[in-house]
Parts: sequence; structure tokens; C-alpha cells
Amino acid sequence: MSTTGRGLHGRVLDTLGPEITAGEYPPGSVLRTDELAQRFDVSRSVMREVVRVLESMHLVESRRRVGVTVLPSHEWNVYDPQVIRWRLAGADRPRQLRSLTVLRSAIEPVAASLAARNATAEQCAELTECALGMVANSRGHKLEGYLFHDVAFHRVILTASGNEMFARLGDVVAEVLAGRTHHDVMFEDPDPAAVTLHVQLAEAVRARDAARAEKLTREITEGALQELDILAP
Amino acid sequence: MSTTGRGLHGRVLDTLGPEITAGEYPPGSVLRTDELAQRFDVSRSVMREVVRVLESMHLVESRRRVGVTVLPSHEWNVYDPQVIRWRLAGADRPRQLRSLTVLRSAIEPVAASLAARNATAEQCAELTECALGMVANSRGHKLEGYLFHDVAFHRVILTASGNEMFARLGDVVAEVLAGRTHHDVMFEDPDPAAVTLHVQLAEAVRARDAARAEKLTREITEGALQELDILAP
DNA sequence: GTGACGAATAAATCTGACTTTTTATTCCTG
DNA sequence: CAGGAATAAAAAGTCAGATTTATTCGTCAC
Repeated sequence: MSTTGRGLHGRVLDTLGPEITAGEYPPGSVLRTDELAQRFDVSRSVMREVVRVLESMHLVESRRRVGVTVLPSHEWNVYDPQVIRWRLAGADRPRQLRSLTVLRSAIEPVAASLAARNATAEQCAELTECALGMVANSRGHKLEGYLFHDVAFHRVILTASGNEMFARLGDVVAEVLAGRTHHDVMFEDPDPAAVTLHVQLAEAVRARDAARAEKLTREITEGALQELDILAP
Repeated sequence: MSTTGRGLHGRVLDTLGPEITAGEYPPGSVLRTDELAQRFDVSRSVMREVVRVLESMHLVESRRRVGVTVLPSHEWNVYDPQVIRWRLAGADRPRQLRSLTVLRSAIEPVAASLAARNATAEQCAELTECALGMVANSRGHKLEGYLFHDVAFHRVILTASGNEMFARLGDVVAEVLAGRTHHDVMFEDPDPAAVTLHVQLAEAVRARDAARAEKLTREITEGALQELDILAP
């Protein structure tokens, strides 16, 4: 599941990254590569590679004579999947989940509308298959099976939109849905209304009905917002 | 304007990154660290740092014994501001601009709706100030002045939404607007209708009229889509 | 033809020395 | 005492060489 797992530098990153995104070092804190290298028992070269990556994520800034300065959170590359994962694993997970759900509510309706125009026959088939999988797992506490098909469904929609920016949000949606199932809400079977909406959405896309696809998706995302007690815009 | 300018490794990145995002190395191409270090006349350490950063952007994958493999474009972190800038500077700039404009059309209406609820008095003031600036620069080929206020306007909206994911798209919107002014369309003064919409949007936000703010923004982004000959969803 | 073993190879890592830049301090001068 | 220039120090930046490790590919036996 972890992306950077391999390599010495990846292991250091998996420790230091979450620490920073968790806010353990307040903005403006100064870290020194030498100390960090000593702490993690790696060479300075490896530590410098780690710092470079953190720098490319705008989590820190490295300046000569000063050290490695932690940047305020509004500078962070919050779209970096790695950063998203680190933050979802940390303390402000609820806040993060809300932000991402609002993002979904903006993106997915438009993506669905585009998918209704651009989806291939194969993608339409995948969509109905996923919807059927959701139906099949919607009762009897088969949450994992339901999640699997739910994630696949939304991934197909985003990909079928034909917009690469949308397509790349597949991982984000997957994280949000997984988070919802595993931690926050949904102790029992999913809302039957939501399942129905997915089935209808698959139909709408197959029928090339962009307006209907958009409207149905809006209902789905509004449901997601309500689950988190967010007022629908 | 460049972010990575400082340091030897930054200069190498500014050459190699654009080359990769421009598709000069087809997916699956293998680069070797040693050769690259030789080519750029830097040490392997520097080259390794560069490769690590490219790897964190999912532009390449580094595996032992194999080398540095270029990944297909659907793997890239297309939300990384650096990657966006590289791609906008490259050959498929038009395609990139379209993707980003569609993204804007999804995000900004929702952001405006939220801004109408959450904007502070100060942000409302900034908004009207920007709108006035746009009006003042809307005639007489004062394109740079117009662009400046246009960018500031949309930045305030995104920030005032209170959603950090939206706020971080300020740079993207800035790039898109700048690209439109400097290269593609808009040879003469901006559309007066667009200017009016911005003024009205500032008013709507100040009046806390979320629905109106959303609708007005939708009209603005639809205009942007039409300029690029994209059918409005 | 399949499987296992081993050698070659290229990246990954470590080490330690040297360089450069930036900041702070000191000291000289007005 | 104040201002500014020279100086020192600190930390990142750079480099080259030695070592380690994992993967691939060829060979050989079964």
C-alpha cells in the first residue's frame, strides 16, 4: 500500500513526512540535516535526498547557514497523494476528510457529465458491473466488498471524463471512501438510496444523458457531505 | 518566478523536468544516473537528488539494476505546480490549458458559493477593489493591469472559500489566466460582459448570496470554456 | 523445458573531505 | 557612541571513491 516503502530514503520519509504534516514541528521550526541524519542513523546523502523531496512538496525550505525550515501548512502541496495520505493518517484527519469531500462535490458532478459524453462502451459496461457489485454487497455487513466496487465505480467515472486532472483524483476519492468505511461513519449497511443512485448513474451514462448524470452525482456527493454534517452548497 | 532556481540540483531539474513532461523520452525509456550526471556535468549525488524529486512527482521510477524509467503520463502528479508549469511551457500547452480550464469550471462555482458564506469583511473589500481594478483596466489595451486584478480576484475567491484544497488552486488559476493573456486568445480588450460579471460577483459575495455567486461564477467559467471552443457541460 | 545456481551489472548507500553562501560578531573608524 | 567593513563561523551544497545490495541474465543440471 505504501508507495515509497523501498529504499532507505523511503523509510526515513515515511517517518519524517507524517511528523511534519501532523504539525509536530510548528511552522518556522528549523531542522538540521546533520542532526536528522544522526537521528535516523543514515548518511547525510540519504538525508539530503529526503529533504529534497520534502522541499518539492513545499513542506520545508532548505537555506544555507540557516537549516531546513518547516513551512506553514498553507504552502504545502496538498494535492500530492503522499501528503494526502500522511495527513489522513494523522490527527487532523476529520478536517482533511471534510476538505476532500467538498472537493469531490465540486469535481464529480462535472466529471460525470463529461463521462456521459465521452465514456466508451467498455467503460459503460464496467460502470454497470460496479453498480451491480455495489447492489450485491449492500446488505449483510459486506462493507469491504461494497467499498471495493464503490471505489472502482468512481474511478471509472473520473477516468471516463477524459480529463486528466479529474482522472488523477481517483486515488483521492479512493482514500476518502476508504476512510469513511474504516473509521468515521457507516457502522452498518450503506444507505439504499445511495446504491440506487449509483445504479441510475450508470444507466444515465450509458444513455449519454449528461444532465441527468450530473444531477444524480450531485445527489450522491450531497449525501456524502451530509454524512459529515456539512451543509450542502 | 522560478521556484527551484537556487542550487545546482535546481538547474538540472529545470532542464530535465521539462524534457520529460514534454515527452522527449517515451514511457518506459531508461535513463542512467551516471550518464545524466556526466551530461549535466554534476556529481552523482546531485543527480540522485534530482531523480528523487522526479520520482516523488511520479515522473520516473528508479529501480536497482534497471535504471531510471520514465513513467507514462497518466501516472504523473499533474497537480504539482512545478509539473503544471513545465507542461504549460512545453508543446502540449493547449491541451493542458483546456484540462485546467475545465477544472476551473468545476471548482470555482462551488468555491464562490462557499466564499459568499465565509468571506470576511476584509476579503469582501479586497474583492470589490479587484473588480474595480478590472474595470479601470478593461479598455485601452491595458492587458497586464487587467490580468493582475483578474488573478487577484480569483485568488481571493478561492482563499475566502475556507477550503484549503480550493485555496491551493490559486496558482493554477493564475497560470491559466496568464497563459490566456500572453499567448492564446485575447488580442484586444477583454469582454465587457466578463468584467460586469466580476463586479456582480463581488456584490453577491458581499451580500452573502451564495446561490447568485455560484451562478455568476458559472457564467464566468463558461465564458472561459467558450474562448477555448469547449462545449459548456 | 524447467528449475536452480552464480556471475555480471548498475543503482543504492556510506564516508569524509572540500566549497560556498549566508549570517552574526567583532573591530575599526568617524 | 554609531555605523560600516572585515572576519569568523555555521550549515547546506558539492564531489569522488569505496562498498553494498538487488536484479537480471546466462548457464548448467535435472
